[in-house]
Amino acid sequence: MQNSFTEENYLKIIHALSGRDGAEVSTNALAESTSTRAASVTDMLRKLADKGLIHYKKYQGVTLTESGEKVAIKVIRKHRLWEVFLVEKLGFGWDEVHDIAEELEHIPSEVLVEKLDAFLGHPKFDPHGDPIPDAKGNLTEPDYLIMTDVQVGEKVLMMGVLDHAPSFLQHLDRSGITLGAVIEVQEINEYDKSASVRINGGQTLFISLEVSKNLLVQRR
Amino acid sequence: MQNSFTEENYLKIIHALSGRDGAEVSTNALAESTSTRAASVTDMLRKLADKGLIHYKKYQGVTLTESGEKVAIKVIRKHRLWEVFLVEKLGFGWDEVHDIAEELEHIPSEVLVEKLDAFLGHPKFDPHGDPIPDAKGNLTEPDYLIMTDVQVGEKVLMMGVLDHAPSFLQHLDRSGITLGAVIEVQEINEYDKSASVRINGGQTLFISLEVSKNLLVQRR
DNA sequence: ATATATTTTTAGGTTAGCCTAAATTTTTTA
DNA sequence: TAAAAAATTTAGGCTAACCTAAAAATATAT
Repeated sequence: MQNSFTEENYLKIIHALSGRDGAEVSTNALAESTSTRAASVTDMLRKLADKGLIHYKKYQGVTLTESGEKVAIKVIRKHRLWEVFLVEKLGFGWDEVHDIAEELEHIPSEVLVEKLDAFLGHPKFDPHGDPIPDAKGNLTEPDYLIMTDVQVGEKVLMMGVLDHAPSFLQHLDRSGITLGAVIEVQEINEYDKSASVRINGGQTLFISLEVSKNLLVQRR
Repeated sequence: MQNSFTEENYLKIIHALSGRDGAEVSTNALAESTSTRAASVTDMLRKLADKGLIHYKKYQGVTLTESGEKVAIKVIRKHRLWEVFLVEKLGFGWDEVHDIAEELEHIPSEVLVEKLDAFLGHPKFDPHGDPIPDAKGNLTEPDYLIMTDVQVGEKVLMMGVLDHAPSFLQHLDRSGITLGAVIEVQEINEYDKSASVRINGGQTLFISLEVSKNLLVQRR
């Protein structure tokens, strides 16, 4: 049978909160992420468990079953492909696409997704650097560093963000920190861990620890 | 406030059934078109009337208010633009896009529609020849002829279809009758009104009255 | 014009997804 | 380890959008 919009959202969120290690997700965490109350989450968990989409034992938190994982990854694939479409084809900024993709990701047509994927040239990453699962449901998380792990003197490539909030993305835009930018750490302030960095061999600017914590980078 | 998916569908269907003259639409007609029961329609009509989207007097049928008309036309605009996208950009056939567009038409973002429209080059017609309302909500129905009104010897341009059923559209594909095709009526059978026509000055074929009734054409 | 048929509405019910308040279980702390 | 705190579930309700069955209004036919 078909899963509802709401069910798909739960699965997607469980996937995200569960992390790469497939850890148990708590009822309260889900209530927070879905902007509902814990009691509502419990209702939905019972339903998802009945459908075989999650492993659920009362009071023990949940994890996705294999079939739940499949559904979640399909939704993530659609979300990220639509984000590429919105940015690459329609000219949206990377800070504007999340809410729209949140709707588009639930449009149910396998062939639509595959044609969209082909139209976009089978992209591997979305506009925020997140990897796009392939048609078979394989999702490989690249192992990027977090900017806070970069030492003074190192040159790294900006590969993605952990925070997708429009305000954060707009801040990066204003700083010239875009995907693919070369970031060279010139100095790290001992007191507040803010850093002085050089972007693409040009402008030097300061980034706070808060910003560093949300930047994914790669050594070259 | 926002209108629901279901409300938008009712408004769109009322618009369609109401026709160019804005005639009253009956409860039963709506039940038929929405695949629900008359009692369910009555519920929804009361709701739409409360929201000021339709004129509704019990037992009298309904018409759209100005604000209901606006909503309906926005939905139609989105539906038709997405159909253009699906056919022109993703390579779907004109017989495959209706159901998908039926979902996409309810994605709520003004800026998305306008960017999509620009991306598509501000098309005036969808893949079935239906006119696309402009951003201001102006929808001008071109006054095409129905194929049954064409006389022997006349040459007309194929401009649209009345029936959007996949089976009908596939039949036209097999016959080589596409939008823009030149159709010359060579003979009309007195008995069953079937016609012998020549397509684009080439192949001659027979079309039944049933087909003729669903073809929109224009004298050149 | 009255009886019959048709259409529409009302009444009362269902399900999905949410809610609050109260009860229960688990976790933490002293 | 017992009491307090936190997390979770249960119980009972709500709304949107549907349903069936029955009642009421309108239209049709004799």
